Amino acid sequence: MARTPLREPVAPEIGHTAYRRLREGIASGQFHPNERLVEASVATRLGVGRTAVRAALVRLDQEGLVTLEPNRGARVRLISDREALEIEEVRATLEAMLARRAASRATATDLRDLRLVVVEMRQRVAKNDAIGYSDLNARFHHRIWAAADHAIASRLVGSLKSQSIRLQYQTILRPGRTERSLREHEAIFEALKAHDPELAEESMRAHLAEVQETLKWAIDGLRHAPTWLPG
Amino acid sequence: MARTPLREPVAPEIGHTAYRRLREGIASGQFHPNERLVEASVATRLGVGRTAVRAALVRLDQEGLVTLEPNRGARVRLISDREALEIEEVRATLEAMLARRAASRATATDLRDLRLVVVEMRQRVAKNDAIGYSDLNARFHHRIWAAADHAIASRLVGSLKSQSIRLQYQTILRPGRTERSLREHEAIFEALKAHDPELAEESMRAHLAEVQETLKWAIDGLRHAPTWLPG
DNA sequence: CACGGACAGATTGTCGACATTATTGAGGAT
DNA sequence: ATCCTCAATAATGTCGACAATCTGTCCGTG
Repeated sequence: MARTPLREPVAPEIGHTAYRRLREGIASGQFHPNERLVEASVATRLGVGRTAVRAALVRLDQEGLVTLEPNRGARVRLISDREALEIEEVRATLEAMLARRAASRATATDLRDLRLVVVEMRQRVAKNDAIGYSDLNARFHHRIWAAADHAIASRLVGSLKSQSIRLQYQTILRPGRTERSLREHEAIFEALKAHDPELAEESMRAHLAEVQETLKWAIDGLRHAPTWLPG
Repeated sequence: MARTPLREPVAPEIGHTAYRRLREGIASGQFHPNERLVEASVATRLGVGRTAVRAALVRLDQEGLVTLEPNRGARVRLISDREALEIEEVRATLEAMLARRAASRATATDLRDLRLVVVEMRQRVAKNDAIGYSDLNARFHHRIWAAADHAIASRLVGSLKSQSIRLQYQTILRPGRTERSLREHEAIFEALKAHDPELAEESMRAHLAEVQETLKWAIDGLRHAPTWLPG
C-alpha cells in the first residue's frame, strides 16, 4: 500500500502567503502574545490585502494560534502554562501511539535515516550545539510519524507542536538536558530497530514525560523572569 | 480551581451562521461527499453573502470537513475508510486518556448526571430507540470530557467526532450493538464511580475497540450497498 | 480519426467602499 | 470627585465589482 504523504504534494491553499507569514511572525515572536492584530495594519505590514489577512486569521484561530472575537478583532493567543502542559500531555499520548505503530511498520530506509539522525545528534551534543540538536530532534520525531503512516495523528501532533512554540527555546536551555535527551532518543531508536511496539511506546512515553518535566521547569523559570509583558 | 468550560460562554465567532449551517448541512447529508461547493450557490442557498461562505469554507477546510484547492474551489471532503478508522483510533487513544483523568476528578455532580444518562440509556434500549440512544451516547461521552477538565483534548476529540459523522448513523444499525454498548457504558460508569483511573481507561479503551469493530462492519456494509454515488 | 490550440463560460481571488459595532474621551449632572 | 451620557473615532463585518484562473467545447490540422 502506498504510504500517505504527511503533506499533500500540491496544496498551496488560499490566502497562503498571508497565512504563512503571519504564522511565521507569531512563531518567531515578531508578534507578541496578546498583541492585537489589526487587519489593516497587518495587511500593509505584510503587503497583502485585508481579505487575505482575514482568511489567515480565521485559519489561525481554528488552529489555536490566535483568538478571534466577533467585532473585537484578533489577538495573538497567549498559551497559558496550563494549556502548554495539556498540549504536551496530548502530544505524549499521540506520539506514544505513533511510536508503537512505527515499531511495526518501520522500513529499512526509515531505520537508516533515524540512525543517521541519532549519529548526528551525538556530534551536536559533543559540540554543545543545542540549536542544531533541536532541529535534529524535530527531524527524529518527524521521521517516526512518517514511519507510523498515520495521517490523522501526524497532522494533529504537528498542529499541537506549532502551538507551543513559545516555550520551545526555553526547554533546550536546561543544563544537562540534551545529554539525557540523547539517551532517550537512542532508546527509542533501539526499540524501533527491534520492531518492539511495546518497548517503543514505553520509551517514547518516558521520553515525553521527561520533556514534560523540563517544560514545567521552563515555566517556573519564565514565571520569575518573563521575556515579555502584557500590554 | 475553576473548571474550564468546554465551549467559551461568549464566542459566536465570525461567519458563524454560514459556518454552522454549512456544517449542519454536511453532517446531515444535504451536501453529499465530493459535491462541489460553489460559493455563490451556497451563499444564495443559505441566504448569506459570499464572504461569509468563504470564511466558513476556510474554517471547515482547517477542520477537515471540506477540501479547499486554490482556484478550484471547495468540495465536501470524502473521508476515506482508512481515514475513518484512523480517526476512530485517535479518538480511542484520547478518550482513554480523558477517562483516566475523569476517574480522578469526577465530582458528585458529574457522577449523578452520568448515572442519569445510563438509566435513560437502559430505557431507550428497552424501547429499541436507537436514535435516542445515540443522543444519550453523545451526552455520556461529553459529560466525561467535562469531568476530565482537559480543554485541549476535548476540543480535538470533538473535532474528530464531527469528521466521521458520515458513518455515525450506520454503526448504530448493527443488530445487538446497543445492548452491548449499554453494558460497556455501564462498566465505564462503574469505574468512574469507583475513582479507578486504570479501570476507567481500560473500559473506555475496550468500549472504543468495539466501536472500531462496528465501524469496520459498517464500512464493509456500505462497500456493497453505497447510499450515494460520486458525481 | 486523433490530437492540440483557442475561445467562451463559469468560478475563484482580490480589492475598495460602506454599514455596523465597540471603544474612548469629554462634558455635565449629582 | 464620581458616575453617567453621548458623541467621535477606530476597527470590524458585509457587499458588490473586477481581474485572474480554470474547465469544457469547438474547430482546424496532421
